[in-house]
Amino acid sequence: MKEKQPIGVKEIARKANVSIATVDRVLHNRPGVSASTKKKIEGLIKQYNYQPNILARRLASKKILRFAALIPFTSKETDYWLLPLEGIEEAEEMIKPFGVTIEKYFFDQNKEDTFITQAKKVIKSSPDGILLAPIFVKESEKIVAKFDQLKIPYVFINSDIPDLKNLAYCGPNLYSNGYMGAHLVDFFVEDNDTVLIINISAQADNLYYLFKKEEGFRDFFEKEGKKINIVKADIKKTDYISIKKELNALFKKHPINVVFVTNSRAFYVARYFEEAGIKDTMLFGHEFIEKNIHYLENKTIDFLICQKPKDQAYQGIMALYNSIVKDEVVEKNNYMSIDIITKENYKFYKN
Amino acid sequence: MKEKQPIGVKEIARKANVSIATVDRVLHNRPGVSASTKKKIEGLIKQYNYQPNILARRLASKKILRFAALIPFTSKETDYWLLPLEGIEEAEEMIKPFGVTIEKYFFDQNKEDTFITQAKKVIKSSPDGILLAPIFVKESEKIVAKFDQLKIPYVFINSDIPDLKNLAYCGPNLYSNGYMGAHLVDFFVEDNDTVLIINISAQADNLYYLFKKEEGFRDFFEKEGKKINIVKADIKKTDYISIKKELNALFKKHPINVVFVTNSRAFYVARYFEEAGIKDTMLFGHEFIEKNIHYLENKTIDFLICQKPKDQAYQGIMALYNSIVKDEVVEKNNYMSIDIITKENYKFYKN
DNA sequence: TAAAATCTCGGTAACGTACACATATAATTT
DNA sequence: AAATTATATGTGTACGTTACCGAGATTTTA
Repeated sequence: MKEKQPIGVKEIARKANVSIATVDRVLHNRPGVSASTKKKIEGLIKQYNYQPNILARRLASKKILRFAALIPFTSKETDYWLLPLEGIEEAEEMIKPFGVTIEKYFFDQNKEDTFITQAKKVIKSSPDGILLAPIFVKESEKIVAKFDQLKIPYVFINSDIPDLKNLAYCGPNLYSNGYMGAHLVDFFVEDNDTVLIINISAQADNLYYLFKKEEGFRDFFEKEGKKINIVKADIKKTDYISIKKELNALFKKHPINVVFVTNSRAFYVARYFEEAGIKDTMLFGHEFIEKNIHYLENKTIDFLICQKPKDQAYQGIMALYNSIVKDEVVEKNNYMSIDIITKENYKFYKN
Repeated sequence: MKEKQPIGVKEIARKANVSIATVDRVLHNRPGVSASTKKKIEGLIKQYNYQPNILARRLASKKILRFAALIPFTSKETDYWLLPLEGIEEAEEMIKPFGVTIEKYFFDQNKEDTFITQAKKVIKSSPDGILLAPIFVKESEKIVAKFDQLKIPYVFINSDIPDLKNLAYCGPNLYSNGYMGAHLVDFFVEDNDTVLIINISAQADNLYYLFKKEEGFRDFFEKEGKKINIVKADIKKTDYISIKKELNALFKKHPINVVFVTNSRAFYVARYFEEAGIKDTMLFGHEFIEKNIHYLENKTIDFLICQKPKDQAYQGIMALYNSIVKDEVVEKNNYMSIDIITKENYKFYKN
């Protein structure tokens, strides 16, 4: 098939013996076109595979699109959320020439009410599309119901709530993430070794997500029929002193060979390892953040499993863009790659 | 600082008491502007941080940009080059609305003369930018000299030739890649174990690149002071029968614990493992291609190291775009992330 | 010193689409 | 039948930039 040069509204109009305004009407299916001419024009559009020129389209429609992003702010505890923010800004840079702006709203990932407050601000600004991290399950469900009602498309990043009408989800498949982690751990354990799984999170909702990871982790060993001892600890006080106390107790009680931390807080455990002089226990963590990298470099942390936090946000914004601006159908579930980071490849890692 | 709404040529012109045509002249530093007004306008442009509207720019300049891509075609031996091709097409999709087209030229990665022939075609088409995989070092140097002369910007993917005037390189850092591979292998070997490194390539030039990987690999163990035996084999006949023969000899001669294949041909070794009933030897390979994945799935291959072949091409094209269309300064060396692929995470891997 | 050449610069028609407004025809009401 | 309303279609301008054409002003040439 010949790659004909793209055809425009003008040409379509000429072929249909109508004005470009009429063609424009059917393109945006606005009223005011008779059924017959509408059909004729639609036929032409199909036949010549008319592709609107996005350049001209965005240029002509002076209306600028506004997206809103609703994510946690970067806390002192972990700078994880810096990365999604970067992804948002990168995407913004990309689509700015198309007349899209992104307003950012931040909340405290340990306080539900800040989420609600900020979400209300988002609604008040009535954006054309929303990107959010539904950290708090119940609250998020309530908020997106409002989005549905206002017919504002929204995409989730970081964690998913199933069965909602979100345009897309860009983030990890938590179960697979845990399963993968187990596979990695499996290379280094023998029968009857002890693996300690640690969920460090102050937030009950957050724990819900971590449990999914844990489930994947456990299922691997179940399926493989390997007999290892899994010890599990949920640490809900996220300051170092508390964590240290718990770890002390755990290490006294169990002969631990491997520690698997389910979120970005592995650096706390690494610090403990250093202070306690623990050397032979392998440490697995998650997320490519500065504090973890530090311990990866000095070999206290052996592996980090990472899921492109930056890319999640980038792709989330692009999903909004592709759907709203380009009118494309977007994939609902965009699972990020599950990346294994070591001392040797972290320098090249792109979040 | 306030995010002022973007300012346009018209506004600049008004402020400078000149016409937009004059502003346009200094923007593209075309002749016909007096030194004084030129200076004045340049001042305004800086002061107001004028950012041209790419939409309008590309729309108004009816001239469409043409890029050329020069890569190997997908051979029966390995479908590796399908991935860069996909990356090119994805990038094309992205920048098509900006009036950019990409013509693809394919050559046989085992035949220098096909490279030359196709490169000449590229030159004849006088594109505005070129993406190429400089598989053949000498020939590539000759060709890009011609590009330099014609002032056509070009970027390398897949492998780099240092000290040339390429706009950018998007691809692996081969040395680090090997170093990383060694680190991964290191987790599974003990002192006095034997590691077999295999370079499978018919092409001398190609071998040159593989040697860099090998160098990184060896350096890791040297630096770590671990005493393992490294056996090396360069296999230049790339059909299975020949490879099998060589492997037979190697396995008879050495007590091999780990096999490390330096390029995408690990599936050949995997096939040999299956046929020879070898189970306890670990197998490391490179590249996320179908044939390798097959053996990854059935656990004959343990790890694949991968460097985003698709993304290399995507980013390569985008580098051309950013430089030529957006007039941005682009990073010269874009090293891809070094990804570790296992049976559990390959399903989520994005090339 | 007139004519020619050059050097600055302004005016303006595109590019493909969106949309407000105008117009023409048909259907309905008074 | 005239007036009103609804329906169908066309006209024209704008979006921000490019690039061509040509007008004055200035300098060079004969």
